[in-house]
Amino acid sequence: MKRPTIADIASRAGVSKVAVSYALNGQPGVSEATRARIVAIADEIGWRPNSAARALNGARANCVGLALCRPARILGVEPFFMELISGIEGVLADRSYALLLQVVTSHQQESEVYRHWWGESRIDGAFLVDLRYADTRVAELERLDMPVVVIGHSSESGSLSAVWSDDGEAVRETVGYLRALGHRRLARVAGLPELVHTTERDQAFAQACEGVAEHVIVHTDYTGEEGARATRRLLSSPDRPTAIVYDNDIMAVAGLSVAQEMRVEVPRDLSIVAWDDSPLAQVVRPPLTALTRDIPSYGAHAAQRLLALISGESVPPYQDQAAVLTPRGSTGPARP
Amino acid sequence: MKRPTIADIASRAGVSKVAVSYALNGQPGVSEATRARIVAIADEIGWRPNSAARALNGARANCVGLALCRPARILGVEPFFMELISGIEGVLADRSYALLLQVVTSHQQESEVYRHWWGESRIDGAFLVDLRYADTRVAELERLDMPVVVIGHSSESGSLSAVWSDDGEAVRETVGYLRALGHRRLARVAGLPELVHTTERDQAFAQACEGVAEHVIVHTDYTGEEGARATRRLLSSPDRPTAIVYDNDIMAVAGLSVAQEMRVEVPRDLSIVAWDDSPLAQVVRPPLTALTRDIPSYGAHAAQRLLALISGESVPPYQDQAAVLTPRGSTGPARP
DNA sequence: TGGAGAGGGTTATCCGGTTCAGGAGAGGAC
DNA sequence: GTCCTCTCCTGAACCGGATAACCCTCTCCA
Repeated sequence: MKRPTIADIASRAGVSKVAVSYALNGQPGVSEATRARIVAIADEIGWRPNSAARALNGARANCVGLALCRPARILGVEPFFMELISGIEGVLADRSYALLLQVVTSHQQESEVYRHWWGESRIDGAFLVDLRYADTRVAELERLDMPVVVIGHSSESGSLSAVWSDDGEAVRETVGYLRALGHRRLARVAGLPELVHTTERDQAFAQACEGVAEHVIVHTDYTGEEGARATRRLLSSPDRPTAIVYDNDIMAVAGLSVAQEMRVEVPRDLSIVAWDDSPLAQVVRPPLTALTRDIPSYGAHAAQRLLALISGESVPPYQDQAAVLTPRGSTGPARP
Repeated sequence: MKRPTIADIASRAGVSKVAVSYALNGQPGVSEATRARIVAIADEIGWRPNSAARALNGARANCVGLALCRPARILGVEPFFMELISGIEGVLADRSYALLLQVVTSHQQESEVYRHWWGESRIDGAFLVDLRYADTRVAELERLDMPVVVIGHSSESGSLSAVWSDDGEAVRETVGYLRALGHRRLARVAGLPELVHTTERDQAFAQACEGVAEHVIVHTDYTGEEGARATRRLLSSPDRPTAIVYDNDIMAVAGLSVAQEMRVEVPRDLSIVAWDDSPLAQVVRPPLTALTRDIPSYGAHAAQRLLALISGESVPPYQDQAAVLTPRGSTGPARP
């Protein structure tokens, strides 16, 4: 039993394929009576448009792509991407757009996947995440002439539209807060140094500490293991920091454990701040002071802009809200 | 600048479209010299097959679907799905299959999404997750006659292929382990009662405790909040349990915090076991004894079977490895 | 020398829609 | 009665490939 086509409907209704096409697409060219009859028949036999046939006539794919270049295991651990995706999905679902997802292992493969999808008319546009400096993917995507929204700083997105947030502002707020608590030796356990936002935060951190506090920055791969190792090293140094700012909650939680292991009491001897809030950050003891941002809505904004791009509108770079500091039990006054 | 088609290649090479089609698909009917020339031209102008045109001729979509019916926020918190997806992706990527993902808000919408995707030839098959008793989606998908792999117990998957793991076995191992440690009052903080695997675990738990230990089961929605609330209630009861088994790591971590808040020392006064291991479970103090399973490989097995189904093979239900107990610091002997 | 067979192409047609250029018939204005 | 316009509908072409069927040329062998 094969799937019904408009030809089937046409023969049942005793009209031509064209009349059926017009009727089902709400176009003028058929009387209301005929249209109603055709729609009724289509409903009855369960007709659905064949997207392939439509696409062949240059229609939209109603689908956007996202290739993620991260070790698969990290995805399960870091809630960021899943939250981002859920935000994106929220917007797409409203417009009946689907998300085509593929996990890849290299940037080159990522560019390739996008080329394929676009070349095969599978997607109408795509997101680019984990922006790096001198990112080769930007040039490749520009060449494709495909609608793309970069989720990352607009200074590195070339001619592609960007949705980004001012991480510098959040860093300054955090450093200001810690200074007000009397902290004068700060550390930052950062993520991958090649990512644009890492460097941005690094610079803002260094600048905010300039002249008012000693500071040190350690780079990691975002895993709890490296977060723990970095913490251990920092806390063993002779002039150990009195406050540490972590680039994600996983590392912050790991750092907290290390501190407790080393009998460094939080927040009495050490204050801890996590970038990205999560139920997890709230659930450990003491609950973590965190830089809260609404990741799903970040994704939603990116999705809205991508859909706008696809419908031909021009989209200026959009600066999303900066993360805001949510003080909790893991931060307190520095001991004199 | 429009996308090149085989007609463009044909005119450049001075042959017919058909010759190009044969050449590019590795079919006989063209000389090796011509084939090489055609392939070179295709490469040079960056030709990619238009998937719509191929689909119109009954070709595969090279894509499988997954509709997730969960509040978007949960997805970010629960690593299970992201790990499952990463495992699925691993297999799909090898065969150049993509994953079409959509988050929906109801089961009805979920069935609808599958109907659309299938009706529009966007997918060659799909996964069904979060299986429930008397699940209406099973009947709907059976009616579609689409290749489907159910990730859940085969007893409830009707005529659809299932990939599942024996949770009962893991429950029995856990209860046995706790009994050996001297625990005689056990509690289980379970997930959504309407899910098949929840009931399966419930029954195994009750049965394993039968006659050898008192037991109580509380159902939650998997969130840390409900896990904390359940723990508070359990620990306040006059004959409080000496060991609690949680249905995910989020709730276990929340439960651990509550215990510490209530001055119930873990593992001296209370042993805690988490279903599903994660960096998180290892990072809290004490690290959580957990039921470890390889979720990515679970997803990979499901994906392999779906691809087999799609290529027309028949796929018997597949029972994946049961979770195994990984003892850590959160469990210890019961106090006499 | 005629004919079979293989190699290397070609032409025609189809997939399921969309779109364009008409055409038949009704109704109105002059 | 003629001409024009408007409504409603149709045939044909097209999108980019796949496929069936056929055709020409060359080789080889009886």
